[in-house]
Amino acid sequence: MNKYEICLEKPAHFSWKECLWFLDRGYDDCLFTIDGASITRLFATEEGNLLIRITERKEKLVIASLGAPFAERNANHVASYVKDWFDLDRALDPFYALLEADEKLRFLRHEYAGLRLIGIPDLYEALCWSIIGQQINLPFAYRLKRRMVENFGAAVVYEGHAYHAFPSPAVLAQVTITGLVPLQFSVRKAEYLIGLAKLFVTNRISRQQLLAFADHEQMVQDLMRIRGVGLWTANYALMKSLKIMNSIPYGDAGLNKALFNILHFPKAPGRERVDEYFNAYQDWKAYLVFYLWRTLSHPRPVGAQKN
DNA sequence: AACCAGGCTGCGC
DNA sequence: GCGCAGCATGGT
Repeated sequence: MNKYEICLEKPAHFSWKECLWFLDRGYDDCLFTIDGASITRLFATEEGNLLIRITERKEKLVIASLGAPFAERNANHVASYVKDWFDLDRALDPFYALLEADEKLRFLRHEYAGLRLIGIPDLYEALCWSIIGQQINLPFAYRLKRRMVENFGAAVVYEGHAYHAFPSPAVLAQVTITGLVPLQFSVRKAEYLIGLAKLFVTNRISRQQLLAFADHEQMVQDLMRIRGVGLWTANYALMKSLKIMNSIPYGDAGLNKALFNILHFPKAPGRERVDEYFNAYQDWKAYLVFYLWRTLSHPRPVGAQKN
């Protein structure tokens, strides 16, 4: 049977529109293309490149292969990736109940109803991205990522448009500092990224190994042994990749800004101050962070350029 | 034109 | 254990 499509059931409290809006909120992400109500991205699999397009069809999300039909193994991989990416398997009711009880944040539930915690399912990619984004503004971070991806990742051209996949640790482990510096990475960041790739190549870090830890605090400690990974990065990766619901990227500039805007926190609140508020959101802390980030993006002015 | 960006390391105390 | 310079460059 030739299978060109995979169908996933949409869960309750899910809005494709909200999720796409977040992904298309004004930054130049090189790993997918959004066109109206569909999103297209490339997977580099062991059997070769796989270009897929996800659209909404009634109560389902449809993942279509734009090349050959899905091999069974690819179908499974892509389906679980997409579920993970858009956090489809989570029932949001408890989170919405918590928001409803919070007078100051209740609006999040209504403004962004159906928004899911958009993830970065690949742990390696998530860690790279968080290292790239350290201490620089997001437009520049996306540019650095694009340069890395275009230089070292797989690419295919489909209907005149190029699609890219994030390079594997094996490829990046071979890159040298002098290979990254011309792309405007700092020497320090280049060291972090190459070192990280080597840790993945030698299997010193893996999602499975992290999940074996009993609690979130131990995962953070384990990740922080990696050079270039501090408290912020560890929590960011746990939140975006492993969907550890109690992870909070303490000190995050965006989180701080949102807490200042909405709750009138100090501009740089300490960890204790943040914990104090987030305490009520046990098991949904990462979701709250994500929804707070969402408040920082606003609709693009009509006619604004988008690349 | 400073000052901050979805921070971290390494050093000095 | 705590504070601080340095990192590289773009936005505002």
